[in-house]
Amino acid sequence: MEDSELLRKRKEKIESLKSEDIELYPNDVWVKDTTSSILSRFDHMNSEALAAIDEQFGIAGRIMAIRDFGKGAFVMIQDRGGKLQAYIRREGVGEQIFTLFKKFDVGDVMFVSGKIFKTKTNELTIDAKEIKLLAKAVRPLPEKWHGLTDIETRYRQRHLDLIVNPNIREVFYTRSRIIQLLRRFMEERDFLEVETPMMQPRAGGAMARPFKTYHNALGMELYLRIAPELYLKRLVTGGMERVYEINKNFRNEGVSTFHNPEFTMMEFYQAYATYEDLMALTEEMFVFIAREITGSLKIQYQGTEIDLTPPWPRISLKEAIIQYSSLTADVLEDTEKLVACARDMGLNVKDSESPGKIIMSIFEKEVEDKLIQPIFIIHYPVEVSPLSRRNATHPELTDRFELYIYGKEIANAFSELNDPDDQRDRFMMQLRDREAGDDEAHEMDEDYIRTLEYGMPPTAGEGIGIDRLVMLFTNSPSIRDVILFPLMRAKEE
RNA sequence: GGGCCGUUAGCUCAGGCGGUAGAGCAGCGGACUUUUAAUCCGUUGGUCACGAGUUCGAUUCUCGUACGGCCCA
Repeated sequence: MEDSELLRKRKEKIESLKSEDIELYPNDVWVKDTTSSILSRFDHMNSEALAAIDEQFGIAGRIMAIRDFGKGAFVMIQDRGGKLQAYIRREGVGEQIFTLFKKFDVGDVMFVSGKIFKTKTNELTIDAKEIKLLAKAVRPLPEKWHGLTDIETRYRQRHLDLIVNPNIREVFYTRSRIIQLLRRFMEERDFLEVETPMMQPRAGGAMARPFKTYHNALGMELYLRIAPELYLKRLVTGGMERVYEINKNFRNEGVSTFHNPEFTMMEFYQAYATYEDLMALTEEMFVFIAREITGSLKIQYQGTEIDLTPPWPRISLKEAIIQYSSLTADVLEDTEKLVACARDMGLNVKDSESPGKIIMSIFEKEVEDKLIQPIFIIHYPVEVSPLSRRNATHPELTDRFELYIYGKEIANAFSELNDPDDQRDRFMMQLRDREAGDDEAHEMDEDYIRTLEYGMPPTAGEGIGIDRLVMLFTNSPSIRDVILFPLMRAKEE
């Protein structure tokens, strides 16, 4: 594409700087201070106190604004911690440097050092003695007042979003802190962080369509993982009794405000624990994060107050349906009535569909959205839980829970199935579903069954969707607001 | 995959019942040594997403395509 006039002018300016032997991209700079460190130390002081400080401060960052007065100018410098103003005067930096400064633009990266003072309007400012151009911007920044609001440009050119929308940066700082807190929480409980394969010969551990890829040298088809589950349980079998992994999963499905094809999960496994232990652990974890991030157990999400104060209710899937939909208990126990009801609701139910799957569909359609406050839904049907341990008194159900907040699944956990024979039966059941056309059904994994045949300790495991967790704690309406580079269609330039 | 909406200057947005488009900011020129979206004077900048159709004439109307957003499955 042809350059805009603006871009042409900027390039002409750059050529003229080059012809004067001005280095546009030097790297010999020593930055001693940050805007935030200077502000936190001195912002509370008055002019007299500041006048007594005989110290030079040096910051580097991007020029966000220039207010030019001819023989002096105020320049707003933004670095990783915030913004600080510098006052650049002809008398301060000298005639020659000042002339050079006149060719600086908003968007350039520069260095400033000098003493600090407060202006008439009481703003802490560096009185520039030395300045240096560190990186010349060829392209202009988006507008200073409205910033960048075009959603597509924000995601495709995230650097611009981060430069001009400080609240976006805040979201990702919070994301990083949440992940740090999770690591601390797990470490304090003696969990070991591990990494398991992203590329797997069979995509197991969840019910989802995988992405396929190919290894040339081995001549082998591989799948991007949909979950680390089966590998983590191999580790538990191997004696790593408490393990966790925070990493990406990839699921070949649509994109929405709550789904990105690659997303971050924390999965963890604890030997000699049950799903009930994990419910307690999950409550503790959320309380810990809430206290550290917001200082309160009540958080605001999209105008709704979410109260994280434990204990959170624990109700079975069937109870939830009875409570939140028009269905009654007798319908849930009668397959014929169940099919009729589901069809009345507009659900596409095949004649061969198992009751457990139908119940699950009804739950998703009628109940999920209504689960605003934190709640554990427990006892999922065995047909939709191929890796979960059967409930001792109701073998058609499993010792499994999902945590719902604001109508969304945030965590999924269960006591692990460690009986290899039952596991084989479950895989066979999934194979039948697959043959009946369900391409999200779990695959047979003989190697995993063999692992179980060595004896896996009784274990409970859980997966927590980190992106959704971060959405909750940053009050973000879309998953794309908490993923730095969400998946976008390729666009020709 | 379906429905609805959007795409106009570098950015944020107006506008047009069909006759080649405006503002603010940014830019450029000028004034100004304590500004806070600095101010004041002057000024440049457009394939109106892309392609086709209707028309004497389309940025505007129609259809299609691309990309994005929201809702639904």
